[in-house]
Order: sequence, then C-alpha cells, then structure tokens
Amino acid sequence: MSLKKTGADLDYLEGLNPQQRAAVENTKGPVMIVAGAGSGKTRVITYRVAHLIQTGTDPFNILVLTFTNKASKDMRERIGKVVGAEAKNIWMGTFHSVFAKILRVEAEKIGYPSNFTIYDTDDSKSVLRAILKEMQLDDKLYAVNFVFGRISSAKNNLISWGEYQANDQIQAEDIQNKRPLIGQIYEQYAKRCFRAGAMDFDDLLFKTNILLKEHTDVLNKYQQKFRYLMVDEYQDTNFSQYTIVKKLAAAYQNICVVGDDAQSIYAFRGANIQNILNFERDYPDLKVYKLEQNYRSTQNIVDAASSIIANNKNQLEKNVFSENAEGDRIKVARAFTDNEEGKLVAESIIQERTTKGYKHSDFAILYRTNAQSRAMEEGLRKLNIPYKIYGGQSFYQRKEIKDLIAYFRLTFNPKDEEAIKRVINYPKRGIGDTSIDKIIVAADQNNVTMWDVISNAHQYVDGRLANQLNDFSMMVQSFQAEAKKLDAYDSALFIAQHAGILKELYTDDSVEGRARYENIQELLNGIKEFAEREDIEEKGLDIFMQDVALLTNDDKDGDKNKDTVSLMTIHSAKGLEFKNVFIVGLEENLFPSQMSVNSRSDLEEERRLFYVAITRAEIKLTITYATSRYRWGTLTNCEPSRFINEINPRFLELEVKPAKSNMIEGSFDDERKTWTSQPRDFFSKPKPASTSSAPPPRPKTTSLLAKAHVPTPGFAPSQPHEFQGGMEVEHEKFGFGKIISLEGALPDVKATVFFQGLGNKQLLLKFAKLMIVR
DNA sequence: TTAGCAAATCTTTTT
DNA sequence: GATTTGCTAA
Repeated sequence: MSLKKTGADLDYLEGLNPQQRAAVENTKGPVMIVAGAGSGKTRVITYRVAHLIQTGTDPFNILVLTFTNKASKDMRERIGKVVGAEAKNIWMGTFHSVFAKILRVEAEKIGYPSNFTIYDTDDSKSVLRAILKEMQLDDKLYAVNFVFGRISSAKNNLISWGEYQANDQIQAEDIQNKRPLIGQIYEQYAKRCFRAGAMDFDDLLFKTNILLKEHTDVLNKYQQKFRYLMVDEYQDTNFSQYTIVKKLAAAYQNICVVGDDAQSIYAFRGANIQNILNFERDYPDLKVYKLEQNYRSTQNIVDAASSIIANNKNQLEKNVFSENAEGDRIKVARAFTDNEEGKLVAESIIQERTTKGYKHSDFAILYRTNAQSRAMEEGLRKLNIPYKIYGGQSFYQRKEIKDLIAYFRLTFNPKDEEAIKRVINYPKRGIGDTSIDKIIVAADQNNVTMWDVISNAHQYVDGRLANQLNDFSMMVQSFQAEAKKLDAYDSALFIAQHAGILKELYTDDSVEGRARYENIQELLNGIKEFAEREDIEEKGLDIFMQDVALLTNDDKDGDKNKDTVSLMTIHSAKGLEFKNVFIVGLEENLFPSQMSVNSRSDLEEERRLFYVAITRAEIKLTITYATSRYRWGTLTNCEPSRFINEINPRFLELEVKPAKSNMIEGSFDDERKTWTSQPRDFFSKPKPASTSSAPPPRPKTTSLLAKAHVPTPGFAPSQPHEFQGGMEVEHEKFGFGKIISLEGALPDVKATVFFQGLGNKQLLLKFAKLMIVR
C-alpha cells in the first residue's frame, strides 16, 4: 500500500477514447457500459479495475463476475500486467465458481455440508430418470430434457418447488401441456439432491439467493467485502444472477455492468435482456456509457453485421461503426457435402496463409453445433494443418474420468447417490442393477440414505448382498482414512489403485482402453501438479475436488502457445477475435437451428448468434454452406440459410473464383437484392421433406418360420441338479426337446438339448427356463 | 447376473 | 455416426 494514489502511473488512460476513458474513471455509483462488438470492452473492464487499484481501492474489495473461466483468466492476466501481483487478490470468476466458493463457506447455514457435491447436467438427468421411473411416468411425455428444462427455468426465476406447486399460472401451463406432475417431480428432485448433499448448477445460484435472503449477517458481510462489483456480459444474466448482483450491490451501489444486447445468446439458459432494461429502473442515477466505435474489424464486416442485426425488432439503439479500412467483401462459398466444406475451408486456409503470410492461429472456424467439427477436422488433417478444438466434450466429462472422480466424490461425501450408483459396480463386483434397486428400496423404506444401507448392510439386506456391500463400504472407508492423511496426489493414487480402476484399464488392450488409461494418468498428473503447488496451503484431495465440476477444457490447455487453427462453436467464440474467420454450415435447420424457426424470439437469438460470429472477424470473413450433409448417419439435403439473404448484398463477394471446383458460382438478382446460388429457385422450390424416406416399420422379432412356443399350463423350471442325460424337457420358448449331454459341475452345468425344428442348443441350467417332462 | 448385440435416439448452444 | 437403452441367451 504505497503512494500510487494519484499522479502515479496512470498512462494507461492515454490510449483510451473519451467514452472509454469516462467509463474507466467513473468508478463510483452505478454504471452501465453498452459496448458494441469489438469496441474495446475487455480493455475498459481491465483498465477500470486497474484504475480502482491504482487510486487506492483494496483489491480484496473488488468482485468481477464473468461468464466463462476463460474470460476471467484472460482478464486476471491482463490486469496483472497493469497492476502487478495485487491482481491475484481480486475476486474474479464465473458466477458459478464464485458463489460455489461462498456457499462452501456458508453451507451449514442452509443445511448443507461444506463439501457438498456439485451435480453436473448428467448427474441431474440421472436423478430425474430415476424419479420418473419410480413414478412410472410415460417417458415420452415426461421427457427428461423437458422436465429438466422446466425445473431449471423455475430455479433461474427463483421459484422453489413449493412455490411452483402453489402457483396457479404455472400449474395451468403444466396441465395444458398435459404434464401436471412436474411440480411433484421438482419436489422429489430437490429433496433427493438435498439428501445427497448435492447442488446442481442452478442451485449454486438459487441457494446463494436463499442464503443472502435468509441470513442478513451473511449478506452484510459480503456487501462489505465486495464494495466494487463488475459484471461482464450482463446481457447474459438470468433473473437469479440479477438478484444476487442487486443484493450485493445494495449497500454501496458501486456496480458496473457491461453488455451488448445485440450479443445476447443465452436466453435458452434463462438469460433475460430485460435485465439491462431493469437496470435503468433499479438505479435512477445510473450513468450510461456507449462504446460504439469498433476497433476490431473492417468496415465491410461491421456494416454487414449491422445489416443482419437490423432484422431484429427488439434492440437498444446503438450505432456501431468502424474507421478501419473498408476491407474485402465477405466471401460466400458453397460445397456439395459437409466433407467437401471441410476441404474447401482447409484449402482456403492454405491459400491465404501462403499468399498473405498469416499464422495458423490467425484462423478460426466457427460452427453452430459441436457435431460439425468432425468434417472440419478431417479437411484440416488431410492437409496437415494443425488445429485445436475448443469446448466440445470436456476432459472432465469422459467416462473414465467421471468414474474415478465419482470415487473421490464418494470419499468426501458418501451421501452422493449418483456417485454411488456410478461406481458401486465398476469395476465389476457382482452388485448389478437388481442389487442397486434393493439398496434403494431398503433406503426408502427405512428413510435412510443409500450409504446408510451400504455401511450397515446386514441390518437392511440379506446375506450374499450384505457381504458384498460390506466389502464395498470397507473400501470406501479406507479411502476416507487415507485421504485424511495424504495429500491430493497420494490419496488419488491410492483410490485409483485400490478401487481397481487402474488395473481394469491397464488390462484393456484396445485402442480406446489405452486412451482411457492415459486419460487417467493425465488426471493424476494434474492432481500431482496441484499437490506440488507452492501457493496453496491446503493440498488435500477434497480441496482439489471443490471446483472440479465447474472446470472445462480450457482450464487445462497448457499448450496455449502452439500455432494452431481454432475450431469452436459460436457460443464459445464470444469475446474472442481472429484475423480470418470461417463461419460454416449456414443452412436452414442448422443455422438457424431447427428448434428456433418457429418462434420469433428464438429466431432473433439465432440472428444475434450470427452477429456474434461475424463480428469475431478482424480482416477477412468467409461464410460457407453445403447442399447436402450427413445428419444422424444419413445424407440429407440442405438449403442455404436465410441469414445469407439477410446480409446486405453490397458487402458480399459474389463471383468467387473457383479455387478448383467447389466454390459457388452464384449471382445476384439485382431487382430482388437477393443472392441466388442455383438457377433462382430456392424461393419457389418446395422443401424436400427429407431425403431418406423412413423405412417401413419392422415386424416384431418372432418370424413366421418358428412360431412362438406357448408353455404348457403350470410350466415351472426344474432345479439344475434334477436334470439327467436323455431326459425329455420343455423350454419356455423353444418348446419340447431332449437332453443330449450334460457337462460341467453344479451349479454351472451346461446342457446340450435337441429341439425339434431348432437343432441343438446349449443352455446353462442355472438360468435356462427348462422343465423336466419325463 | 451380465455380456453381447440390436434398436432407438440423438443435436442446439454452456455453467 | 456414436452413444445409450433394451432384449436375449448363456
């Protein structure tokens, strides 16, 4: 805490334009920064935080909320460059990670253990599946995704299960949807998560709200702590997040939000543009700064993006402009298939790179859905272009990783029922589904947790199973004992070894098995790194586990400095910029997504998404589409996306020189100001229903040749020891036959039986439904 | 009880 | 095409 009051090194202010500078320097009171794409938003936040610190604010009093781990990491680095080591004392992170941290400290106040588990989406859905099954509901009507979405949006709007059930309007909606029981399912789900000591992603925000609402002392504490709040990508906050921010900021009102309504692309997750409008209402003395100059992109790109977004009805007034060069027009290219699209993009990258001297990292390929990455990858691989895929299936979502982590979870929170179900029979211990059902039934009947049943097995279930459960419980208890004594790495290794996972994977010689083994190694290495860190005092596995559920791929990328082409969804590209951008798959039903074309607001969100994609490009933008593409295994025809037509043709390059083939030879229809790719007819052409006509329904399995045997009345299988060679027998399905031979010892005797019309069959007497006739 | 195979379902997007 | 679920034989 030395001088650096005023007059110190404030030269960073020099490089800012007047609006940016005003936004940076006005650090007191409520501020909203409306920042168009590429207008230096991150820069402003960075400098604003730096400015706070340079002018004497304690970094411990600053909270910065972002939407991705990546954004917060980037920002911390950038702030560090301006203010030095103090940067690490700022509270900075995603909503989820920051409030998970707080919830762990305050957990007891709302009845949770501080080592609560965080359920990821898979866990949540698995809980729901179990509930739906128990309630015997039609899983077509009560589709897991639908139910989950409903509960999730309730939580994001701070509606508890009790309120959900009591709310007439919601109930009417559910009844109209023919799904009147969602409220009950929600109740079950919430109770079950609580019993398991678990919170799902939405709970991290929902429970934070409850905590702050019901414990004013806690609220005061964090209001005092976080005297300065900043929220990035404010347009993506949902009601639950909005309320947390509002509560925390209530005491000092030093709240600064940064956002761009044109880039709101998370409505599907409950984000509400309304929050921006509410903000003005909540803080009457709000200062608003608009950053409208785009420093990132060429004029053509900025103007093309504006021409797209102009098709949306609801938006804040804003005039984004660029004073950069006019730049090249936007290229539109057609391919015949998705694979060819990949090839086309790859060839184009090589050409640009060799003629203009770009690095690989100057290129990005953006797509609407993760599934599209495959065709791109292939194209790049064939031409030996190095690439990196961001997002997609995270390392932590791989089966083998989740398996091992489930053991860790169980070690620290044995109530975690999803973890129990996941590993109790992996590796195989002879505790199959039937046994698991028995545990659940026993737990329900005695009103105890699954872990209570397992750890006191003889009290609840009989002999054989009880013994197996006892072994399992002893094993977990040994993990708990070791984890107390050892650091994260040694505990993890102990668990991996003694649970049998390492051995299981080591003996799997397949390619996938090898890969899985290596992944486990990698996880263990990561834990080792954690345990060897000097800047952390507590190095237990429990500490490592605390935010594992919130980690994503980007958090372990190590090889950041490699020169590679970036592949990612448009959602994950938000906030990034590249000199050359390819937006691929511009086809109806893909982008805009099929799910969105029936509602205006969904379609507008897709359009904003397209806007985000376009504005990632600094210098050159290429848009591609394919006329046919593999979707769920079959080749389907595609039409060009309506979004292509929505770009003002002034900014498009029509005559694309065919690099070899593939490139479009489109032309503009001057009168209609639309671009046509084929002899004009993609307006009039009726949409082909689908390329592959559905195959006729298969007849059920029983073929006409062997008509099913109907067992004689009173049919009851005989015991294995009763059978002898030569006996005439009846099989439940195969009918009458004669035992040719018996082999093996009891109880695993295998019989060879001759059945009329079927020939010899080998049957394990233990399982076969076989009765002695005489 | 479980392995192995056929069938169904899947695709938005993310914390 | 890939992954999960469901059925059947052993």
